[in-house]
Amino acid sequence: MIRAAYERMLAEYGPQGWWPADEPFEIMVGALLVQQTTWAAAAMAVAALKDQGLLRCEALAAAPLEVLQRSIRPAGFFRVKSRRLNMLAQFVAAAGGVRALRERSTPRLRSELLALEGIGEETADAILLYAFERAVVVVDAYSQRWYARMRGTAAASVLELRTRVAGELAGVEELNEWHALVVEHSKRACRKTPLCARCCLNSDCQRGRNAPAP
DNA sequence: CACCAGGGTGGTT
DNA sequence: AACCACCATGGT
Repeated sequence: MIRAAYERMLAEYGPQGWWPADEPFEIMVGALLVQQTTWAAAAMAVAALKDQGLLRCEALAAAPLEVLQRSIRPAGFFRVKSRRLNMLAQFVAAAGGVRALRERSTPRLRSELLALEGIGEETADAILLYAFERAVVVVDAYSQRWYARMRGTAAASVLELRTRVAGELAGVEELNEWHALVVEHSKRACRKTPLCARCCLNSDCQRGRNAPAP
């Protein structure tokens, strides 16, 4: 069921090619900045940081909050995000850089990321998947609605959805595309009506893509 | 004008 | 465990 919908989204939208960045640390920074904002806004903030030479963890860790805030303002929440970026960079620098982090086990890395302020489950898993290429299922609010609508039931728990996805999709490549495709699909689907004509890609759904909206 | 975007945190019931 | 206000800018 999940795999069928995945294949359909892939056929319809094409490979998304996440994450758009030059290096892992840039992905970590972007993952924090994109929280509760658009990628377009986050990308501007990332580019501004890059222009200032702040995409190296030592530089970012030492940068004054005011400098960071000026760069990341378009991404919103610039006061909290500047502090959190600073701490994230301090963590990476203290660990000996991304190269050293890459040696860590996925469970350890995950718990260390979760211990940082401003990094919850979704951001931690996104970093693990996209920056460290670990086969992790990234569950967000979109995918929970996506799954609920597909089955026509109430929202599933994060754990259940994670288990389901892991049972039907495998490997970094597919899990990478799955999360990206769900986000892309959600941009096109109507959020206001629980089941409109474009919310469900499952062929079994009574209100399929070509059905009239309720 | 209202609503929301590739969330997280802290507080209240 | 489920809800809430808050964080803040920019686009529709």
